[in-house]
Amino acid sequence: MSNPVRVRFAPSPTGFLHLGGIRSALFDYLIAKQTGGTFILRLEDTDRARLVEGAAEAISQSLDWLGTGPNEGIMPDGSQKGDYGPYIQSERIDIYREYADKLLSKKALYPCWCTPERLDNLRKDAQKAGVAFKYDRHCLDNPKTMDEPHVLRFKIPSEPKKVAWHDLVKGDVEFKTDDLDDFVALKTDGFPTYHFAVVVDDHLMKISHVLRGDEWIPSTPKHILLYLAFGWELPIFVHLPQVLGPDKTKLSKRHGAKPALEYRDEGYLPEAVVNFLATLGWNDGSTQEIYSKDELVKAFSLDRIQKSPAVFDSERLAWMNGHYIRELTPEALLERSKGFWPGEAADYPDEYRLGVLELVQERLKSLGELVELTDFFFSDPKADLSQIKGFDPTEIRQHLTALAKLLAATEWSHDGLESALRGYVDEQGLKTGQLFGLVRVAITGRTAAPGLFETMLVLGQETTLRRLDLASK
RNA sequence: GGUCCCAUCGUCUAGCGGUUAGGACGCUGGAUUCUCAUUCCAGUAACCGGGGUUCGAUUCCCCGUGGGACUACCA
Repeated sequence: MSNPVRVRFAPSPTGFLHLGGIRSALFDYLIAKQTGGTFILRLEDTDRARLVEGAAEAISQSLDWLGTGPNEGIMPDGSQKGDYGPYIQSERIDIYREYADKLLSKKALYPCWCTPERLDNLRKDAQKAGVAFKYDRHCLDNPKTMDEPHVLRFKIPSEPKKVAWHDLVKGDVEFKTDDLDDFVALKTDGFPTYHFAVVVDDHLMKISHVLRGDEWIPSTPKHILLYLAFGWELPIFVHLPQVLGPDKTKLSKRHGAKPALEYRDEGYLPEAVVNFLATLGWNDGSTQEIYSKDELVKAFSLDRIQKSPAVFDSERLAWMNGHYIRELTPEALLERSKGFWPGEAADYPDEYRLGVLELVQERLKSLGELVELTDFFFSDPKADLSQIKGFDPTEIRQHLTALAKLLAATEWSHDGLESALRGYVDEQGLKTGQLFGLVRVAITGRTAAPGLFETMLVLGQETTLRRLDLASK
């Protein structure tokens, strides 16, 4: 694929974007970037009843966070860029009206005054009869006056008998025109439906490839018929397989799907999310698992997108995020970790935090775990010594007191600490793991923590001795 | 119910007529080790079923079965 594509991501601002939506946008971004093409962000806000305040901003922010934003249409700052705007559908109603009139005069569209009640009854009848609902064209034969509120329906033509297209991922798909319903193109309120707006916009904006979820396959024949009615050239359709939740149904809010920005707030790295999403439903045929964004731009191809749906595996995302965290230099990690530290960390210098990071970096699966993993570096823990096995309380106190004395006179270096502690173990005839475990709980408050000597070095002599002392009381 | 889409380990996937069906996540075991984690080894586990086509089907075709989507004056 070398011709520059023009693709678009066209969410409706009715809520947050989850990872499934983000993946569609990512595919848009990748193919546009690869071909030197254009990635347009358009807002489909024709359903004014479902608009959600701030949703548009959240969508832009999500893409911006991942560094996979558009280069035309709605830009991150909310401005619009490009020659085919406006890119917000509610600002284009005159355009839709104009094109609807064209079809109206061609009799491809016809007015309908039917009430919701009548339509409901029709549907029930169809349900009862076990057939697909199709509008009965009552208003075509019984017209009222155009002054009365009405919608404009698309008259499904009797020819062609079949509507077929070659989908770039699904292959040949075919529908019988007979099964299609005279769908509404223009609503009573003058706004277009999705079907009408998407066709008009995609054509006017010179979209070459329509990437969208495969839940749109059933409405694609309607769109094609609309293109035909206008006499317009068809874009290439690329229907993306669904991203499924753990329950194997379409990823949705009410099935554990989180807003994309929540992953940011939990400390997922954009490069991990991008890598994970790109390889969910796409692969280049190799066994490569880790891809930088540049590698993805080079390797990506629409024809290797999977036909079958993919279950979103958060374990895999977590693994990948951990991988990317480990790949960061400590300095870069420090930079990225802003806002994820325990509150008390604010009182400590970068130098100190860098030391802490070096110890926990390989343990982090997300930056959000920083608080849990590092709080004892910034405030004295409550050491519950009852969890120590193999010592009775008196012994514990004796050991801690002796160690405090010993370490007060120890050179504060890795080797110094090691020889002091190991020497103590030998001298007392103890087991290494046993004694180290005791000290670990005393100074970190937990049984699982970074290496003992490394931890003590970061903590410093004063703090270490204080905690030993505290624990022995 | 109708229409359409899909079908390889639990999950993400490789495979494009002949392979010991490969990799990754997860899980299990081991090595390293002061715990945890990292790292490195090893193991576990799959072609939905039935018919064709073919010398030969995971692969091509058909039929089932299963899952999913759509079926609004929502997108």
